[in-house]
Amino acid sequence: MSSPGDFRVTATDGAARTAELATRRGLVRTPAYMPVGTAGTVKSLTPEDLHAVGAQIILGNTYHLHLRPGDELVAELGGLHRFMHWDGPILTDSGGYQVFSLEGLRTVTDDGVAFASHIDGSRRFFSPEKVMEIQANLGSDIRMVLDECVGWGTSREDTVKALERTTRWAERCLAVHPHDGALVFGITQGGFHKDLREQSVREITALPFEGYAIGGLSVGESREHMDDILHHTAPLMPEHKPRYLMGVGTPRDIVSAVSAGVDMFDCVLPTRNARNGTLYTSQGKVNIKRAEFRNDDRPLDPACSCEACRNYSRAYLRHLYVSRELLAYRLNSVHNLAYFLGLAARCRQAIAVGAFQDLAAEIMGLYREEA
RNA sequence: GGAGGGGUUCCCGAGUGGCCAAAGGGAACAGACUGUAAAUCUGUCGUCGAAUGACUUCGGAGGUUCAAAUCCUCCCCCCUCCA
Repeated sequence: MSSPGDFRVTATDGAARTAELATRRGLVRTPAYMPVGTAGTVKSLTPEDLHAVGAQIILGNTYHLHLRPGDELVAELGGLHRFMHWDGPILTDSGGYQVFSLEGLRTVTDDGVAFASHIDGSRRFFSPEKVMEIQANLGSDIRMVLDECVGWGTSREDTVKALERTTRWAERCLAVHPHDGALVFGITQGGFHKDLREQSVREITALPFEGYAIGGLSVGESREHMDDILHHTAPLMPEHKPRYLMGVGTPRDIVSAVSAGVDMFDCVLPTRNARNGTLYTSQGKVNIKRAEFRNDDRPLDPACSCEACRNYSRAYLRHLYVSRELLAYRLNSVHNLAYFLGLAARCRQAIAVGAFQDLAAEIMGLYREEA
């Protein structure tokens, strides 16, 4: 019997490990890729589609769901799971990323973040306590503390401020956590300074969270900078707790992170790129709108068994995309998620049999030309 | 037969003497996208050239002018109305 928060490592291969994280809605096998469903939907897909491609857990977003339709409404309607008809675990991000992505629309103070809604300009104040309340209303199973995510190029001075605020906010989030069976994860920051990353890990991991995240990566830096910080930071984090790299990444980023001992990932790349025509295959990235596929009768990826690859040709997928047919978004998303979820599954399998290095080499080779 | 309107670069369409290889949109071609303000954005888009640039284009043929997609003449084609 396991209780929520239990994290059981079942095999290791170098620093890479495969494990099971218990949530109140079931186990999450790691390494786990988590599809992003910001607004209470993984865009263009139904929960049945998500199950079909092997999703274990998905994300929702505090900022976006608070604005629309409103977390109180979601609570009234029975919580996010019932509202969107997803019965697996949901992890909600705190709005910390919107501090970065909506930089021009917010003001950060020690007390919290004041946003001007990107929808109607109305002012919304997100304190650490408010963010926890919203996530409780949503009923998510893993909740993220409010953090201050700063972009590449932020001064050391501002990075320190953000780091220290993030620690204080983490304490405040824990203080109001209702202990309703949901897990709470802390988030480390520190930008691109190793000593600051060390400081942040020290401060955040001193607090009793069920998991620890690396935030503030993939915010405009080069892949080398990201890898450098990632491989410096991940080993500093507790071995017996899940490590979550937020917002990352490309297939090679994921494999690189797994090799550093990271357990969980989320990224909009597979779903966004699906809607923009870039598909991930066993042969690398494919831009399905390219003219070369106009009369290509082969499946997108013969090595893939997703609905799109089982039933349709490249020519048809190209036609759907070029014609802006709605089915393109669903089929492309189904495929890309199948690829990312399949990659995570392959990582778990490879680690279990001690063959992770081979898989890592394969993926690195496949995407070697990417920045 | 009469009156009027019109033919512009792949398409639609602006342009009525020089700032025009010609606005804008579409199509086409290529690229980007990392805790989703994204079914979004960027670039190319007459030929040659790395580029300054050179050359060929605005229904056809002539003409006026230093200079014509723009003005004149004739011709071809399309549309509307009248008989």
